[in-house]
Amino acid sequence: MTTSAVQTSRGPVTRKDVARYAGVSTAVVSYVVNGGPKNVAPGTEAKVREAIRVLGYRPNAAARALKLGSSETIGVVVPDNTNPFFTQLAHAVEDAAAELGFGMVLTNSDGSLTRERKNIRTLAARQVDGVFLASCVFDPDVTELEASEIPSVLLNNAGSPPGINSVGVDLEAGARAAVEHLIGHGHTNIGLAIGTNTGNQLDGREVGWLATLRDAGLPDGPMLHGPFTRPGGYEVGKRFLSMANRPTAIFASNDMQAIGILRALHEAGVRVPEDLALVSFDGSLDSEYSWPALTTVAQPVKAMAEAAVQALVGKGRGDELKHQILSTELIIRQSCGCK
Amino acid sequence: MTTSAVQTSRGPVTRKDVARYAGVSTAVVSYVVNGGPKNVAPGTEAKVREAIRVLGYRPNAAARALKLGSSETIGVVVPDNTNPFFTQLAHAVEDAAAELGFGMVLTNSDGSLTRERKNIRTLAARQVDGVFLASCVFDPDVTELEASEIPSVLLNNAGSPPGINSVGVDLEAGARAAVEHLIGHGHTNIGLAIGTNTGNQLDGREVGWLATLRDAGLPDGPMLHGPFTRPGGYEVGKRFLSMANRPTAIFASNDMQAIGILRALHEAGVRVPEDLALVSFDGSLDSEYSWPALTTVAQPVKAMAEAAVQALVGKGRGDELKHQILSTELIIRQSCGCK
DNA sequence: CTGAAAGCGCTAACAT
DNA sequence: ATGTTAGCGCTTTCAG
Repeated sequence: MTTSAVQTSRGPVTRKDVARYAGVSTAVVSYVVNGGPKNVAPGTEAKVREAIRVLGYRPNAAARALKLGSSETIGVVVPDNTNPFFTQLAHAVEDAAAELGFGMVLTNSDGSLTRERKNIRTLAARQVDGVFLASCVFDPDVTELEASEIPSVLLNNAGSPPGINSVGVDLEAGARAAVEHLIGHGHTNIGLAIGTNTGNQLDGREVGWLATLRDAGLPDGPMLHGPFTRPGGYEVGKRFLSMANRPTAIFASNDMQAIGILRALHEAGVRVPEDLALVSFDGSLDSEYSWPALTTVAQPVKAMAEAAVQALVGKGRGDELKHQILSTELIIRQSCGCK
Repeated sequence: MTTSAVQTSRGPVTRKDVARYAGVSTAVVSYVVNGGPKNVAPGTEAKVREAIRVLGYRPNAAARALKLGSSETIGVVVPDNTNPFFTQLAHAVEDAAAELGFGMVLTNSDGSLTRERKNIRTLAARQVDGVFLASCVFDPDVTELEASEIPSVLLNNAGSPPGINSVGVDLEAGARAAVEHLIGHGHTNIGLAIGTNTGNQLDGREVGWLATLRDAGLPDGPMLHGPFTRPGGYEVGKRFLSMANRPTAIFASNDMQAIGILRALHEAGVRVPEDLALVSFDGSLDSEYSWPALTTVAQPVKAMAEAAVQALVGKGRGDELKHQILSTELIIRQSCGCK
């Protein structure tokens, strides 16, 4: 029994080993591995491939990144990956990036601006080719990003922040659709559950909610602030319930809050939608499996991810800044009173 | 007004630029940045730090990784990041890794073995210092990992797979706790909802469920297979409902299935826990906000992540293989009939 | 305490 | 079609 010449033993296999084994130069190995920039004779290519297979060669991405100045990776910063909306967004980004041969590294800032900045710095050091920032706040500190000189896009932002690409959703229109639907069910006292992290900018959902109410000649409903989380929604829900002028319908500005509100309602024995109707925002998977299933304003997660990836590493990149606003879609389920 | 000598313009700032600006050698810059391996005079250090600040220097992680043969990163492969259990696990890994100065890159295999393998390969190329594999299957193809020669640990695995570290949870004991609790509520016909992806190995939850029933002198309950997802649970739930000998309690082997089952139950007007009790497995956040809240066997996500990170890059690494089995905790809420 | 320099693995321009 | 080689930015040994 002949021992094969393979030396799996001594450290990792480099391109040099492959070259030696195949009896060619290192350049040829590169050409084969990268499919260019030069052509290689079929016979030679076969030899190289065989060597790669036998030796178990794996290109070293760090070396490649160093040489190329690009890691073929994009970084993503989300405030909270416990929120299925961001999870799904990240997943969509991963897919869209993979399509173009890019990897993704995902970081969480857990709602902390400090962490957000730190994550951006770490990503920059990692030579990512771009970063997507879904910030905790509406007007994030973009200076860190600008300083890093790496292309970036603000995800989940509907403004037109200066100096940076953005893709977001028409929050105001989405809110209008939700509130109009509720009005269509005959509600006249419609509350709003909204986030605490609005920064200086006004949340489009608040604007849309209020405008729709006024356009319909209805009084402003009660508005409550809370974190965009299940517990946050739970607290908000209890506070709505204890109001003297309790609303008969609530527009929750994200699914997590809505799910928290639902819990508060269930615990109090308030029936949804009979006693109190609910429409939420995001269209995450969770909204489909709550009880009752949530009527929700769905964000086009896939389209957002694709637009962002295109803006960063697609063909049109490097052009002037783009601010893309995508539209939402009202998904009718049971929590609003339909069916 | 003097223009500063800073040249933010021409490409990224390298360590050489910093050295020149500070009037020292590149080695000294390294010493300062890395806090070693040599000491630097305080005055010199100050100059270097100033240069770094002024120039906006950021170390190039790719170069560092190339030189060191380590990217100070660990890779994680999960089957489905839509499942909050994995999301939370990944988050815990991110935290535990950050603690030791490691970054994390998360990849999804979407339940596909092919993707799983591809992800492992990609991670290996990225020079990650270790990979955590939460596989889609119980006995994953570890050859890919072994071939890559990068240290790895199987997460979420309760066996003692040869040639690889593992950390998992005592599924059987967890299942026993769940089923015993149900028996304590007087149930005698207890069904099991379990996954489809058990591979060759028997799922400990099935073993525990069956053993507990038999130990109590109860007949084997009905068992149904379905994907570990909400829709999977929904289907399973409908099938349970249509059974001639419908169980009065179900042990669902993960939270997602339980949530799907809950939907099926609600739609059919079956009350939980009055008409049918439910206990699930995982203890993810979602289980707390379903209606009713799920009594669930919680996995110690944080401890698992820490154990895994320690096994990979902690001080004891490189020692012989470790197979760690952690224990679960039954969290009592409402779906079982308590309170 | 500081500096010079080798070399990590890879790519691609330039030679043959 | 294939080979040679410089150099990406960094770390660290070895010399001063």
